[in-house]
Amino acid sequence: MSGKNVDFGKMEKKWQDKWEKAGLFKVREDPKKKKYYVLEMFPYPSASGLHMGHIRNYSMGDCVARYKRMNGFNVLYPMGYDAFGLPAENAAIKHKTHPKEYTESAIAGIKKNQKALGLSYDWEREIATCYPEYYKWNQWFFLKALEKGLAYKKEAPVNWCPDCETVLANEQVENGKCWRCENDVDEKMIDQWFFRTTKYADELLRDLKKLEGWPDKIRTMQDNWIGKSHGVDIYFKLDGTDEKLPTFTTRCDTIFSVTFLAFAPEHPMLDKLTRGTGKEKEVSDFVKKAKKESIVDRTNEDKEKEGVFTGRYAINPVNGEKVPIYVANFALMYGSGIVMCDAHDKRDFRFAKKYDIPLKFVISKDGKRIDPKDYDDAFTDDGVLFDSGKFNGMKNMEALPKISEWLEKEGMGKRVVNYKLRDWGISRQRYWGTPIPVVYCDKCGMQTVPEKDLPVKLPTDVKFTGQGNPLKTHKDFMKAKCPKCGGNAKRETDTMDTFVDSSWYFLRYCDPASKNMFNDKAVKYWMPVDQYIGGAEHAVMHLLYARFFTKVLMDIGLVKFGEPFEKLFNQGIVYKDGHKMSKSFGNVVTQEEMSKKYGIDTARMFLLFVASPESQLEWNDKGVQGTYRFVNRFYRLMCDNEKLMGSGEFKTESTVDRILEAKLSVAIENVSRQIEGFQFNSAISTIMDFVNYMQGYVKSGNVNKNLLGEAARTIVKLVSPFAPHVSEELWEKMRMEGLVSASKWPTKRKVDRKAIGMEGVIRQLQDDIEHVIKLAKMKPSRIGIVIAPEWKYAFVDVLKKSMEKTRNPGEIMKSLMSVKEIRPYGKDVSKLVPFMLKNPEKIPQVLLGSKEEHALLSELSGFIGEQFGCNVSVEFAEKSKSPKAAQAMPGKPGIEVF
RNA sequence: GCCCUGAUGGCGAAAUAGGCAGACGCAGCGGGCUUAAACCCCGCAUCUCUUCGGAGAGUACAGGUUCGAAUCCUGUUCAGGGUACCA
Repeated sequence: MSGKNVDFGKMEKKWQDKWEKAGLFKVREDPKKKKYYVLEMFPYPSASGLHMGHIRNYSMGDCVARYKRMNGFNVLYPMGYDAFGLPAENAAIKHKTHPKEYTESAIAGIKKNQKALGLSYDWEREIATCYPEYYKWNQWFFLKALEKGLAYKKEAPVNWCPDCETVLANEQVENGKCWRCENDVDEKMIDQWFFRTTKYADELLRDLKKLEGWPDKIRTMQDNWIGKSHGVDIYFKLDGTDEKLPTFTTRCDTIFSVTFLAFAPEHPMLDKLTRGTGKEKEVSDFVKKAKKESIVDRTNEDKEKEGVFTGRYAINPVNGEKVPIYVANFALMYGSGIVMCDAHDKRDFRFAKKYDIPLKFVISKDGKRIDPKDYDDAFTDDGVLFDSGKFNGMKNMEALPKISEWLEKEGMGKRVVNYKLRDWGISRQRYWGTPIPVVYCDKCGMQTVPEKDLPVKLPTDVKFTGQGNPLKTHKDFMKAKCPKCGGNAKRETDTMDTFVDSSWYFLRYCDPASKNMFNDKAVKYWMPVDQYIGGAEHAVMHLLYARFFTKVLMDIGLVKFGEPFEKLFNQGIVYKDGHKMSKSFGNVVTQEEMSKKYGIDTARMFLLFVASPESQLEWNDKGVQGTYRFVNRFYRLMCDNEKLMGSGEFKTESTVDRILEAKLSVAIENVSRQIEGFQFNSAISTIMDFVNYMQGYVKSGNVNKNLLGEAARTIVKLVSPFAPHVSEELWEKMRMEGLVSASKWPTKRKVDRKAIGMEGVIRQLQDDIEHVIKLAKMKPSRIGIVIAPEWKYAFVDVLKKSMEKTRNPGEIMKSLMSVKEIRPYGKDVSKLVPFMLKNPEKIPQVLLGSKEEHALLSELSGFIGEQFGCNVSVEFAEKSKSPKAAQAMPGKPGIEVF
């Protein structure tokens, strides 16, 4: 076999053209065919093009799409671009280009790469979110949401850089400083648009249970993100007034131990609270400082907790105790924004120690009184209550529901359900996004843009100074007519979060030219997405927003399903040198590099082979060699090999043929199952293993041409979802009609398990013979093999027979123990029987020391002899006359060489 | 901090459902082919000890459940993702 590597570049273009000419991947709704919608998360078009992470993602989707297509499904497999967003705007400022130009050239670059990958997309369905035909429907949806009360405006904080006079994204703030000018970033409250996701909190939570095709971890993360908790708003009274201070807690069992309250720095009541206490300045200074810290820092258990006394007190309703009110950095605007604090929480405890606030316990292990003075840290275990009025002596977790009931009955509080989930702020004070379709009239106030005037187009002739939102200085854009009075109005300059774009794009693919948001008929046929594939970094936000959109659309009556993605797969991230592969780390391995060196099939196959799809992948340049070698070897083995061209009906007669056929059946079964289960790495291992075996079989000389032909055609089909170009080339070389991509996936067939067992026996025997030859230090002229019955054989034999009669382990044990070979192994047998009963398929088909083995080896003696170039005789005997063979170890045949 | 995930040879990893740990590859070693090298082909390969028959240990660490644990449970350490304006 020649060692020359194949030029894959040529065949890639050739087959991509043929696929396109045949229109193989274009799809239409066909009610007669079963549909399958496979979708990869669409990429953000970045100028750095595609790297190995993308290729990994698309190789998976393409593999599934091709597999399903070959299995007779009508497969929708589209591609598009998430084209709005911050990086395009940053690039525009930095390189003095326009975000549109940047984005379009990035899309062109990526598309070129994707085409070169040979992905089986229906390119006629391509979309990009930055065009009015697409974003018009973001605006339309916004108006619908507004109509339904699902969109609203409220004040919310943004990061404000006073020097750049610009709102900064969280990403652009580094340690409280602006990334560009490195000046301090302020928090500024401005009016912003929100979607009322909280209205769907319960539904989003409830339907998670239905998403059985989603990884558990994603469901758990979403569950926690929504964060439903049952608790009580306890009405502390502001001392000296009748004002109620609702403090939300899930731990009302500790109500009797409260010694202070903590307000969130963001709490709207703070100004009023401190007025006239002389603490105004101290508090407002602290609030300013606290707001600058990130939430992560503020809630970090190990970081120093800080706060100041507000000068006011509150009255605990259960015991009338007067407790001081603090403002503290660890209190967040979650629930009511007021936290009741006690010695049973670590943060509270440490805070109190620091500021000399008294503490008391109400829970101990056994209900005996304990004192915080004797403790260095909070007591957070469950236990028994004391000093808690009528609840003394109860276990705290049992008392909890009773206390909340009591609080509500006495009017001291109200049981409430709380969610961590917040409404979705969609306003961005930026240019490169969907304009929010409202205007502000001096007379009539805020007015929505009428549906007929949509889309509100994003102007392209804008100037980027790096300061502020360029829309604000665009006179023509700003000038608008009030739809109500016809007078002058100003346009809203906020644009939408790009997550709005990606929340419904999967509907648009069903008919990208639709005159509506989407085509009902097409959506009815294709949706929901059967298999969604994308990075785990989108576990919560994108996936939750897309679910929210779907639910809103269902409530409006536009779709008939509540969940967009039937099955979800989260692939792991590709790393290199300890970082995520990305341009900013300078560790990108590009597609061009790979395909130039190895060809695109190798690149695709390697990315699927090298790690399990869900685990993160540490890039290593060396590993790809192995896959490259395999693709070459595979190609050469199949190519122009007359032995593999048998096209007639095959008959398997000899044992070696039986084994090859059985291995082929196993390969079909395994590869199919592994693709369905997203175990692409194992599927490729299976293929490699089989090809290795096949190569050995071809070399052994004595081949069954028709069987080999069948095996070759089958394995080319199995390889085609992974390495489509090479497979097409081989399909043609094998003189097969049509395209392998359009062929039918091999059908599963019954596996000859016994033949599989034989293979193991043969391999073991060959090893053993080699060992003996080595020991004997001679070239044998004859090999004698002696098989002695062994207890395990007897065990299986008797077990099989008695299992036909009974399933009772006791009875089976009895018949086993009556056999003298088995009796000494009673302990092992008693363990094995229940296992074998539970897993009958695991009972060995061929066991060393069995009559089957004897028969098999007799049959194969010629074949084995050929391997060693001498005669082989096989004998089955209780005790061999040959002294050497008599020494045979249990479970191993005795071998003699002459 | 909180939520989620992961940790298996020199390396990437595999192991349906708790049942022979290390399949399939990389790097390495030995041999063949070759004037030579590359390519290719055939072997060997978890570690430690060994009288070369084999014996013992072993899936991040410490425990537990089980006849049996990489797999289930508890705790610890380390690493990664998300944390609401990166997408």
